Amino acid sequence: MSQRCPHSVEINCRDCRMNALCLPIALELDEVDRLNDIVQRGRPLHKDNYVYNCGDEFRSVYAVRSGSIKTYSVNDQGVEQVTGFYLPGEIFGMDGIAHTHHISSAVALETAAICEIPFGRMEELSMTLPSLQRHFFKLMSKEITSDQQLIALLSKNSAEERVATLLLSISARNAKRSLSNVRFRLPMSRADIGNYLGLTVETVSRVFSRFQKQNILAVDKKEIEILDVPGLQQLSNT
Amino acid sequence: MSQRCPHSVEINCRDCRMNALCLPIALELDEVDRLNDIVQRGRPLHKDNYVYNCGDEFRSVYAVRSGSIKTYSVNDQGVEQVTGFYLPGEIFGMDGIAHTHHISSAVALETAAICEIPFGRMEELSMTLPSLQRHFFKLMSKEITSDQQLIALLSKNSAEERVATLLLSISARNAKRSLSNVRFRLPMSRADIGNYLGLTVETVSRVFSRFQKQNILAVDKKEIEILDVPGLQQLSNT
DNA sequence: CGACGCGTTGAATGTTGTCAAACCGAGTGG
DNA sequence: CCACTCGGTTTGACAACATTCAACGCGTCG
Repeated sequence: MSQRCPHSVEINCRDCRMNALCLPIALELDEVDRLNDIVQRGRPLHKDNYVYNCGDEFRSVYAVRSGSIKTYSVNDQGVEQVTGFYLPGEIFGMDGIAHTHHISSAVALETAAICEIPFGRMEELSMTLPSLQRHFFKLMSKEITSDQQLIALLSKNSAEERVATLLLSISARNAKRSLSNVRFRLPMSRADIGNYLGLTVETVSRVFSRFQKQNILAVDKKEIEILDVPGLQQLSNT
Repeated sequence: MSQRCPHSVEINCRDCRMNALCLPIALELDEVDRLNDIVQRGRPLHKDNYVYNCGDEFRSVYAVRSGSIKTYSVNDQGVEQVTGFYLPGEIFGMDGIAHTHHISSAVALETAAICEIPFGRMEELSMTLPSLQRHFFKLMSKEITSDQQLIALLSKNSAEERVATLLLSISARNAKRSLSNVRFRLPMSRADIGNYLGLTVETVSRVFSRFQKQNILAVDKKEIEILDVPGLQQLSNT
């Protein structure tokens, strides 16, 4: 009964296989049910479908149940900046809280199921659930620290170090979800990786090629196998 | 009575000249008093004094009352990354919320007065003051968006664009505090600027020199005069 | 006075970006 | 079935921008 297609709408927070990573992690069972009551689950999104678009009214933050999401913003000159990749169990959309409208866009990199958490109702619930309030403060703080780590990466590290660090990040996040930390499929394109890491597609491609020559990686399109984890950690230099 | 030295300890939120920028902005007068009751004001810090150090137990977030603060983190290799400059009325230290200990350091760039806001008490107060809870969520969200703007800057912009953008940011923040937006003193060193912007000291220095040759800026050590605001905006390219 | 921190400038080097071409697989239509 | 296009990726040659290394100026402080 609780084992369904991961994209299924008919899952609640209590049964969701991501509940050890997602918002419920900080809550008691009865509190999870109260959270579950406000969560909205739409039908799965297909690749390139938007969760929200820059300029949309801000109403909710979102959790990834399955698939993966890319967020990006566009500056005045129309230049896009990918600001994050989100995997199952991760929360996104918190940059909209300070504004009445979204200032970034979120799009599915592949078929994805998303939980929508209406922010106003989450705030109300927080007033009576201290652990939810605290957890949400922590979530936002984590977003800040991960952004600051990306700032340090862009500011101080070479192309190889940036790519190695991203691969290790995805690897670690897969491990948290009980997936392989050495074999996985990158849901995003080379262009997305380059945009996120402040590199051109060509540079990203060259780095992948070099890592293959050094027997650090085996790359087949988007399928990645990390052949030498310590080597990659050394290259990441962080 | 309320007009004292800006570094003075004996100021409350209601009278503080930064209350139109700082936390009180979202609160009613009686709510400001309740906030004021939990705020702790220590004696002024001198240049290079720490507000908190990486590894310290996390207890509070902080507001700048006067002077300026630099935050930075240090990675495993001991490389420092300046993550922000904070001016009067601005809040810092929110990256510690997700952790029990601070993962960055905050240091005074010049003589500075700081308000300490014990986070646990702020959380409690938030449970009864919806506007405070909401405002704090917004503050953290703003920190996220400003970090993401920095990410975009580092990822996509040239040295000249980065320096121009920083100058315009400080200019705009000075204007909010009713100071000149064209003449001001940079509280941080060239090294700090370079570190923050992902550039070497030499590059920062060269950019300042070029801007002077182009009659965009007049620079005398840390004193800056923006001679051509539209020109600088053009150069910032954001 | 000399040492030191900080900032500026110059010359050489190097990593990454730019431009161009080619490849590959998937999908389409003749 | 094959030729075709198209998006995404790879590779090469070259150029550009920022870094590195070095020297020097300037003000402060012991």
